[in-house]
Amino acid sequence: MVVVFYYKIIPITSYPQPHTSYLLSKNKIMISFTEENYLKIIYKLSAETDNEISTNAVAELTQTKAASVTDMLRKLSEKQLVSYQKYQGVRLTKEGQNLALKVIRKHRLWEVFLVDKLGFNWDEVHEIAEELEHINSEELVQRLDEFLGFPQCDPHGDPIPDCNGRMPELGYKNLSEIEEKQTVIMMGVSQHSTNFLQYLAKIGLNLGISIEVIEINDFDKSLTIKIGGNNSCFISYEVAKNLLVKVF
Amino acid sequence: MVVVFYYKIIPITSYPQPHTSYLLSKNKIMISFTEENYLKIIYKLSAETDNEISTNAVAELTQTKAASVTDMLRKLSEKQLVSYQKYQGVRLTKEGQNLALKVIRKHRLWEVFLVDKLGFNWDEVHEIAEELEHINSEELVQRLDEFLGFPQCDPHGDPIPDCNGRMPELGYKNLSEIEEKQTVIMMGVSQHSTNFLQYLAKIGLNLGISIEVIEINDFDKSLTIKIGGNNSCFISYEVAKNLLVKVF
DNA sequence: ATAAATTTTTAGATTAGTCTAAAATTTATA
DNA sequence: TATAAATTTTAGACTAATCTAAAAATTTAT
Repeated sequence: MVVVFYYKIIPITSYPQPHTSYLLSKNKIMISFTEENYLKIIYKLSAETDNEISTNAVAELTQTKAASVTDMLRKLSEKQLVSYQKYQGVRLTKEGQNLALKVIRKHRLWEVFLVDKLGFNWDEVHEIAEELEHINSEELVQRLDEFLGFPQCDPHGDPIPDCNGRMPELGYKNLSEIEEKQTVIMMGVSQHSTNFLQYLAKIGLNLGISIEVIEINDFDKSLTIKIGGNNSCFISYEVAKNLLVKVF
Repeated sequence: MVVVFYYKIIPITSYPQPHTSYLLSKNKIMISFTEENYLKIIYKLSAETDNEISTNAVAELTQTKAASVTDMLRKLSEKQLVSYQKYQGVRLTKEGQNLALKVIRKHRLWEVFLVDKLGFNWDEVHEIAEELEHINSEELVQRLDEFLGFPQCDPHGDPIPDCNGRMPELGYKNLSEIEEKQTVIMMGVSQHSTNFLQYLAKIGLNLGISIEVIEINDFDKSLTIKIGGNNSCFISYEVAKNLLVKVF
């Protein structure tokens, strides 16, 4: 609960936790914005490996120092949101994973809102969604989801978990896996840097456009593609690897 | 700037300020959620008087202790957002007032969004808007305003400051000032407790409905009114004082 | 198998925002 | 106008989240 003003008087910050959210099943544990961010980052790192996540990996993504991460991991461990043993890395518990998925769900729903309803470009919405994802109201999320027409994925093609934390199976492939002469539909990206998104905009690679793989270069796996049936274009393997496409 | 994740790597919390916002004209001062709340509360108290606002008054609305308020006032004073001399109360500076108005603008716009677009009732939106009001993006506020059709007032009839902090002059009166036999339109409330709003809902006093003042009781100033041309209803002076109406 | 390098943790410090209890100031009252 | 009451401030403490520097543990390399 944050804040005060007007109708109902609530502490400005619910000392000692300044910005909180969430009730966990039984224990009514509050978790802070910062804790939510750690959970989200551990979730993301876990998606890429089956091993425990290292302190340094978390520190890099959170842009904090390893010492700070250690402190936080101990705290999250006490709250049973992660399983952690010192020097052995960290892993989300079921409960921690649920919370991470709720944050990701909110992030992606708000991104859809910003693009579909407010007309932002897909490369402009991430930072705002980083703030909106911490707004704490189950009712709000449900109504937003409905208002947006229960979207399956965000403007970058990332799947949106449903209210039970289930990720829809979208079955997208990377463009790098597609064979010569095949035509596919551009559905998203697996790398979200503003640079990359702006490069895609420049060469006309918009969401929903068709891509025909004209030729694959044996030497460096780079591709010649035709975008939207019109202009041909040359892209590197590195780029192709980060494009999500739908095959018919 | 809050947070991290995905596209762009930013410190989880921009230590030492956990949740911040706003650039001031020259100095690039960051202000925290908490500071925004203090400004908002001082603004609200200032609207009711021309005198300096007392430490205790602020403490009551923020639900903190006077000692905490004193600390915060000194801090806001250093940032030149309030003028404050100890034992003499506090007053917003022009800059402090601008910031307060920005927060109020966001609060009220989000309330419109929640009611008009997501279908919430007017008695359900305050707490959520308390969180949303701190989301920090000028661009977002402008687009939201446009998306909502540049509303003049929020679901409770409170005027929404424009992007320059100007409050629209709505010219509403309190129902208690209306004379017998006159018919007016219900436009809002000046008291926002959930209790009060739910009472209004129960007797059918919805926004936009017509109210005819049938009779005013000399003794206690209570009124008999006709709501929406149908059912007659008896309300106290206390209630009438808190209803905002439009006269033709 | 041991030494070196790397990673992680601990120890001690800092800031924002809060608290309580005591001291200082202002306001009200007799 | 002197004193009592109320208000406000100061002093000292606490928590969450971070930091740096040093110590400990693990991993890698010789």
